[in-house]
Amino acid sequence: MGDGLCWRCDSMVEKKQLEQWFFKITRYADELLEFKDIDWPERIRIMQTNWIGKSYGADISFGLEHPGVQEKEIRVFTTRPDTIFGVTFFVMAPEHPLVPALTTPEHKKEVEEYIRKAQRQTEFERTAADAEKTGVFLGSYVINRVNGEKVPIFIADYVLPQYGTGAVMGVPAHDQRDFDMAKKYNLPIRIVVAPDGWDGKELHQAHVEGGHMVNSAQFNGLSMEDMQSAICDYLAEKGWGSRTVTYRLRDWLISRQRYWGAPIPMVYCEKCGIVPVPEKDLPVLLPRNVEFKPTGESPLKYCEEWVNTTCPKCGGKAKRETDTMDTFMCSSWYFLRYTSPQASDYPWDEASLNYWMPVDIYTGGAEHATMHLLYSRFFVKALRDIGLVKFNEPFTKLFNQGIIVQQGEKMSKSKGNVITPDDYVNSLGADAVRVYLMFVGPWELGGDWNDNGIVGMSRWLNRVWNLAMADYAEKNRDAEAEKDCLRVMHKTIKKTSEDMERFRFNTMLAALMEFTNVLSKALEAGSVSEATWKLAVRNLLIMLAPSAPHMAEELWVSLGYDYSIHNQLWPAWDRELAADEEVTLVVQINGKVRGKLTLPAGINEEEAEKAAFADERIKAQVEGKSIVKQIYVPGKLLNIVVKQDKAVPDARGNK
RNA sequence: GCCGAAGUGGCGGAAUGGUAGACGCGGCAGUCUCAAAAACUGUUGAGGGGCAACCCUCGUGUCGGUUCGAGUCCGACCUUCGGCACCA
Repeated sequence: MGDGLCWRCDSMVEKKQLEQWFFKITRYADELLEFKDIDWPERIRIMQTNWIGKSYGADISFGLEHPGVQEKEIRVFTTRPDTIFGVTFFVMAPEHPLVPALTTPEHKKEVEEYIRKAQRQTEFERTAADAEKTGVFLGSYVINRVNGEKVPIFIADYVLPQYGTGAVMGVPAHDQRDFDMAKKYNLPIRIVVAPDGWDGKELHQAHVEGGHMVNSAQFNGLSMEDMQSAICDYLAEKGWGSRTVTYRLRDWLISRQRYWGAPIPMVYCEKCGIVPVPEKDLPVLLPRNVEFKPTGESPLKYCEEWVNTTCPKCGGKAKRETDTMDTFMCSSWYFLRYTSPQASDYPWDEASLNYWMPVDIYTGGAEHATMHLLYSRFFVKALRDIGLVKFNEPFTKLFNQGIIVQQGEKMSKSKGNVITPDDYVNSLGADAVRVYLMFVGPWELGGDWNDNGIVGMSRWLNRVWNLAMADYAEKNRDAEAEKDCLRVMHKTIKKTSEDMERFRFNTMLAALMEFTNVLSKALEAGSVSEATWKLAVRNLLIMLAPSAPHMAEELWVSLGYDYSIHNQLWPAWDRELAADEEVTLVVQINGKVRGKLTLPAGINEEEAEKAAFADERIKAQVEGKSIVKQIYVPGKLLNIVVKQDKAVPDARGNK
């Protein structure tokens, strides 16, 4: 974990070559870059796009003539085939299979030393962007076919074995990594794409931008862009290279050397080799009687009666695969399984699956962008291609909730900073905790955990409880209060309905609190009819039900309504009843608020203007100034733009 | 380094280009109480003026811009968080 040690026992983490199982997710790379059927946040789409990392470039062959080596070429992938004449060295990954054969005896010791060092490094050290470039010369050469030059071969750990072909052409003038490498080992730096206005001077860093070709034989003078297609055509014609596409995405390694996980259903037969477990024998279940020993291997290996089996093909002696599957396997299709909980001996029921899938709205953290969410898309596409599902994407709409962090850090078991809500659930109830988490901020932002204000939620829920359970008695019935109460109710229904759609639970709850405050006053004054009171409380509870499901149900049933509140229709709002009768007209002078007038709702511009100019404060502000312009926003705002009359001096006689 | 998100009172946060600070926490004052807790009521951005009702100035990370009007739009920058990180 980061420091190269095991997080549990602090022993060194080592790299070993293992034979393991992969899923060919790369086959779906292009389709996974396509998001047209789904409504997902841009940042997730960007993360997946970057993760897949599609690059266009060329596959170029370099000539090889080395005694004792059969291969007559090594291929590289480059996004900059235009710089082919700038190649001054050649670099292979230390793990490249041709390295031992291409190492000359006088360099052997140094090369082997370097490879050992590279293997000891953690992935983190090796891929840190600011790490110094290091490498060693193998003593051998490739031929750059375009100009026939002999180019020295190095190995360097900045070249990754699993990307492209595991070998690159070194163009120090036009790639910063190659530049650093060349500086360190005094390799020539040859400019082939000259910056516009270049004076022939040496570079202080790689020139990666455009320009025109120099030192490139018959191609001199072309623009970089023209060169890119010209050189590809040339290479293709000569049979030395072709346009190609490469992905950063690697195949999905599903093997785990752990006990907990679904066993990979494969059998190794002495005669038949690798044989899949037939469908009728699936699933392969984990054995119970295993021992956990610190061997670095799966405990399944030592469970004789489980490991030893017979070959499904020839019936001979065979051993089971002891690797288990990555847990992301299960999370990649559990939502399909959820459609058919009743199915006991098959994964899902076709009709149920087609009824429910794809998921309309899926919520989860953005941290799943390049793992769970990508794997699930891949799974569905693969299942579609073998005819098991009929849709292309698992989740039509995605909404990312934020992460509640602890003092700026993600909570994690290994850091020991996990806050569990149990204490709060015990003292204040699950509903209060739930409502608090919904209230603290926008759902998609998350935030730092603190318990400031959780008591406020509990207090509010208590008020709702008292309100609902109160014996309402009409005392001073008031037509205005009645109307106001209904207006707030309809406004609240509108607000909560809209906020629910937008996942804005914090403002939805704020609206419910305001409604509660209005009802508290009505209860105390006894100002509305009993029918109105009953309706208001009923709707309040229904609107509260998604946020505080337990309490809402309890109150619902206590008030004599039929179980369950969670099966009720969401209330509808009436536009007319929700409309304000009066509006606050803001009067601005030159954009600054100078007055607020309470006026009837349907007021027009003329009336608003008249009211504004009748106001003493406005009059004083406009006095002695000429009106340049007026902006009127119906029922909301009147902005009067004025200019000081030049002729009118102020009290001090200044102009 | 690259990509993305976010910067607003003492705190969490609210605000289709149109009243900045809804709602809640905390604080202050009060009611109740022998007292405290709980509950309830009022008040609460900063600074200034007025006996007062009120009024004025400043204020949404920084600096510019667009606009009658900017927390909101545009440009540059700073900070924090998240993701990726030698991908040829």
